[in-house]
Amino acid sequence: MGSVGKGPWLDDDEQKAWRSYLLMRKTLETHMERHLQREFGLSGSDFEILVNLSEAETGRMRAFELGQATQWEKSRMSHHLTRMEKRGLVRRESCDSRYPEVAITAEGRAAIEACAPEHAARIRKFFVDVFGPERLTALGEASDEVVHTIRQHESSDCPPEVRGA
Amino acid sequence: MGSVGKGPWLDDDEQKAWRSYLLMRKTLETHMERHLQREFGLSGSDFEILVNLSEAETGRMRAFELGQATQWEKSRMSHHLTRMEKRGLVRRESCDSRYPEVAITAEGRAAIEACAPEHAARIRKFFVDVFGPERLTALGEASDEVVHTIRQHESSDCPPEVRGA
DNA sequence: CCGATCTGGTTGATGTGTCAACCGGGTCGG
DNA sequence: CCGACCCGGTTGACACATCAACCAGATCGG
Repeated sequence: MGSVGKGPWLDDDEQKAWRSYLLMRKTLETHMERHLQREFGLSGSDFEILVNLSEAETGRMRAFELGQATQWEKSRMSHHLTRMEKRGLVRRESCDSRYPEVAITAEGRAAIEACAPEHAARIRKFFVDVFGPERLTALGEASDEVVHTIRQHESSDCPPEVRGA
Repeated sequence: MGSVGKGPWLDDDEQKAWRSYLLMRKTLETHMERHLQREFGLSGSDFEILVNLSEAETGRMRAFELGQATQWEKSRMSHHLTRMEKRGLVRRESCDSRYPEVAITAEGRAAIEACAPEHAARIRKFFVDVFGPERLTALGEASDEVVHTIRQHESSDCPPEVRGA
């Protein structure tokens, strides 16, 4: 309807861009996830964990670090590590009593090394190359700004908690 | 490692942009979804369905049309409509024998009208305004291209199916 | 020393998504 | 007319994510 700041509404162009973005997001995610699953039996979540572990010098990290890296809820992490452990991709090791570390297994490393090249090739083909360098850079920057804006917003009325008293 | 087209690998800039995108995607989605859920008791999925129904002239659509609009799997649609029906947001109506239509209820319409303005305002604040008009347009275009590229790829080796016999 | 609170982590219940199998009516080739 | 299959839709089993509750060690005020 109106144009500038008046109502909250998006004008047609804005709406169109937003919906295009939503569609890309879904299409890309579905495509990538299905590829990983069908060809290699890994979910996107599995992949995310394995990437992080395999990039660590030691092949082991605390669950907490993984949480920071992936931005997952701690309970999601715990549940998923349990499932991955059951499948032999990962191992929980209680090194210093509490705070167990999680280590990638040989099997886990084999799995990710098997799928990483094809996965990267797909990112290139369907995302990097389609955007091209300029738009890709612009997107990266804008993405960082969006994340920053949201974090700023959330830290400004969430952490105080209900300190209304 | 290598740079141009050789291996499938992404160079540092590309990797950085990709990861920024992934982080934005997750941050934005989480933020929007939580807002809807906490303030209005609607999931992102609920919202998507209700938007589509409320935009239809008649307030009713075939499940199939909803599927096209949302790009959901048919089983997901069926399950979710069942859940929404149970909550009174939506109603399945068998008009002409088979192929029942789904209609938005008064309650459903009230729900979406209640949350739409704030939802739109958030999209504006955290996405549209942060990108700004030029980058937003560029993203919209690139998104369409990505979707097109993926669809092209999928229609070129999927529909034939296992017609090997 | 004792309790309060914080923090990293686990657990169980529940809601949601996905896959594969199935159903019922059309349509088409024989 | 009959079977094959195509298609929109449903179902059930299972994988997964989220939430709230809980646990154990640490830290700190009294």
